[in-house]
Amino acid sequence: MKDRSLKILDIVAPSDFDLTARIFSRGDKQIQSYSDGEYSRVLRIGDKLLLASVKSMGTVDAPKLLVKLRSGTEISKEDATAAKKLISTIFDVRLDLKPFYQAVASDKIMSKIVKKLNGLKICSTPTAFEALVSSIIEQQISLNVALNIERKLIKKFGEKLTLDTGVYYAFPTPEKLSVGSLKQFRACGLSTMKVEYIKGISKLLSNCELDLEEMKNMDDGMIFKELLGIRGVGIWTAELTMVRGMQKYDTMPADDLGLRRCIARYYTGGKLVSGDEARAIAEKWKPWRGYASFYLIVAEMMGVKALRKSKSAF
DNA sequence: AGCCAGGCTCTCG
DNA sequence: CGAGAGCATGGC
Repeated sequence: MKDRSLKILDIVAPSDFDLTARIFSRGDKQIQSYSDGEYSRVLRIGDKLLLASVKSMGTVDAPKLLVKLRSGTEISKEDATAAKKLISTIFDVRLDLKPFYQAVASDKIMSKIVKKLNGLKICSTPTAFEALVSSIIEQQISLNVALNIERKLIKKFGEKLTLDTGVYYAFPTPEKLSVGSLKQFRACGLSTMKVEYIKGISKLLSNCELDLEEMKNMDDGMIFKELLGIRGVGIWTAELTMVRGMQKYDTMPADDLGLRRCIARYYTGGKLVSGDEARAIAEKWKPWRGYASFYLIVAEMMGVKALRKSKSAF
């Protein structure tokens, strides 16, 4: 069968697929996108590529997903099972948000936000490698520029899947990136320094000198330390990789300018906080600091109003 | 035009 | 150690 459909039913409620996938609504159709209620991207199963399209068939309290798989070649049952696993990872269907909501119940500001964003999950990348490479690309430059560069990189180095509806690109493998030329990378808009970082990490992975998937099993502190040891990875990049690519949801990129601005908006009446001040405010979100941070960013994006400071006691 | 943007490394004192 | 330079592109 070149086409297969499957359902994902074992999803822990609450889970709002449309709210969660909205983050991809300005994405590239050939890479990863969400429009008209449908998410799609290429999945790599072994050395085979599949285009997966995902739609919600359920509700926030009774979530169900319908996944359609398409490929140029035969899709086996095993392929479908592997694809289901990847989609379940991307949307983190097994994660129970209720403990997070309970943990922030005493924080009035965060309580209001989680009520507005009930069922919102953090999307993970299928591999930690993808999160790490993306985070390096996003260092320092504005997000739009970074996303542009990332798109070019994926189209230049990512394997192509050609279907009757068009051409789609998988995220590049470490093997492919490890042998890219400086010229190819520079054409994507990367700085020479970032090229070295990305090639270096890709070589470590393709030579099996580093296993980011295995690293997920270590405790948070250990992972952080290991990531920091990699050239090109600082505190910000390590934290972002952990929360976006390793499901480490107590980790937050506290030095992140965008996050600090969100914290300022909701917690300090607009006065920009330092990374350390952000960390101090985040103490009360333990062990969900990453999730709380993500909710703040989405709340800001969606225009959730900051709570009015209560009137003075006088 | 020039500065800054969801940082990191390297160098120098 | 702490401070400063340099880096890529694009928006203002």
